[in-house]
Amino acid sequence: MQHNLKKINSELNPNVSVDCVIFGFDLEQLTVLLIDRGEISSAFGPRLALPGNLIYDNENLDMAANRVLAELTGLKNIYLEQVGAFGDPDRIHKEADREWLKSIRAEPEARVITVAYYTLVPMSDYLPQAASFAKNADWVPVNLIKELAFDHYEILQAAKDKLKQKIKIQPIGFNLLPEKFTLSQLHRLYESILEKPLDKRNFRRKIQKLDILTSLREKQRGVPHKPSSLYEFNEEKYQELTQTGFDNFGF
Amino acid sequence: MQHNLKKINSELNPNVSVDCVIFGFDLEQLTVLLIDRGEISSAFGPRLALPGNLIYDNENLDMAANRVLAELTGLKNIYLEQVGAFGDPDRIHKEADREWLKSIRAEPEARVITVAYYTLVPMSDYLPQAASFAKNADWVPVNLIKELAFDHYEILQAAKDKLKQKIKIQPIGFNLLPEKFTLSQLHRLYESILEKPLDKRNFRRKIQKLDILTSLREKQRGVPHKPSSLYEFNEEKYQELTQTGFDNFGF
DNA sequence: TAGCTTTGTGTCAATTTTACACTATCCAAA
DNA sequence: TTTGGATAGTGTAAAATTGACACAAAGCTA
Repeated sequence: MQHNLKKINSELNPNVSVDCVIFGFDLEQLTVLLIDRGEISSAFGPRLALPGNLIYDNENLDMAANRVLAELTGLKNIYLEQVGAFGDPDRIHKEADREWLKSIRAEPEARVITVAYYTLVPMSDYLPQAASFAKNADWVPVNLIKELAFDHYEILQAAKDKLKQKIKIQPIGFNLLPEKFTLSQLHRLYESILEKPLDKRNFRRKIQKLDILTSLREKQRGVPHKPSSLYEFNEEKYQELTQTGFDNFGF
Repeated sequence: MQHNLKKINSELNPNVSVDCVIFGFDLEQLTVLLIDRGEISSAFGPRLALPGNLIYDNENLDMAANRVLAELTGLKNIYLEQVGAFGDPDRIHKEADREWLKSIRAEPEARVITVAYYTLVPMSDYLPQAASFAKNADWVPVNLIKELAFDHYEILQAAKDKLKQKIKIQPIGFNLLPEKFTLSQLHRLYESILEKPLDKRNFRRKIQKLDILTSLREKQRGVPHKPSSLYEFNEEKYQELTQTGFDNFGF
């Protein structure tokens, strides 16, 4: 058993890890998928962390990110984009982090640099299922996050910045919404990502001009106000658009 | 001696390296700073490589990139921006690369992931001085580069892409030019980075509107055509601009 | 002095951006 | 059933930006 553990760990590269910033949107605000490290770390500091772990020696980084994400949260087959590498030698030296690492790693003191990834998923499609050393896995509104394990807070900020940039170049926001959505929801989404208000009429005009939304003959039901009509995202047109290239998107 | 070597190498992290993509501009085309690995590798493949090497265990990534760059080329105190991490397990397994690694590394077969950085410098201000395992260090026009060591060609392409993006958001191109330059030179620079022609009048209009150029009362001398007037880059206004933020730059 | 080369300049039409306010529709509570 | 509260949905005009386009001026050389 001890032997077995060692064998597995010997295939892990003790110096390189991956972390995943998975963004969701609860139709009100931007959220991110975090794992709970449990009580060991809570005595000293934050329990919450980005899902992440060491890579295997024979595994490329993208595959590692996908594997780790699946192992810790159950989310599978997700396209992840790189945020960058984070490698401060002190990034694992906070007390809560050291205690926790002792409980899960063969070489808890090893220098680790981590490669961060991010992506956007429709929350409703993915119900996180914690496993491995994650005691729990859940969506947390980005605005409520004040501290995280290691340098994960910093990584989260970097991922947010990437997202802000990206959404000005590509209409990726749709990845965050359920299949049917309203223009107001999309509007709110853009405002949460960009962290600034956008004029309603101008927003709608600009989005509609992209011609990637299909208006459904269907309206919201049961809302205590004028019901909004529902739209679908038109993947075909979107693909077409990415081919043609669009320089001119953004707010 | 053997012992000594081992001691130094034991501080190196065998699994993580940094590579630097240093862009220059020879007033005609975009260039990049490469090192020559010498004859050992040339029997099997390309001699040229990006300057790069393993990091020390107690060193953060940015510092490592600066140190390695200085050690191999003599360039010091340069602000580097991250391109990303490259970690294909096979990235060091081409024959020419393996032979070469055997001659410079204690653990030539170790899995290495590399973190790439890039920046722009005025070529005239930095005369590369090869040292360490670099037999030579010199500027090479980007267009002439067909293959490089390891996955460096791929890294170069990624850096070019970052540069293309970045120059649409910030007027960083000035970093590549000598203190005094002409608008035509700037124009040519933008065309080489973006790899597409830009209308002369529209380009000049757009640049001038930024109001970060100081027109010098001075003209080119000795050119066999109408001499162009010289400009200086106005750092103060540039700083002011980055504060205010400019969404609206790009071609 | 004729010819070659590169600089430097303006306008117009089309498109895009920005700012801005009121009616329509649904639910709930009185 | 009426009223109030909430959000959806819609148009326009002025200003700014973009894109396309051609020719005279200035220096060097032969």
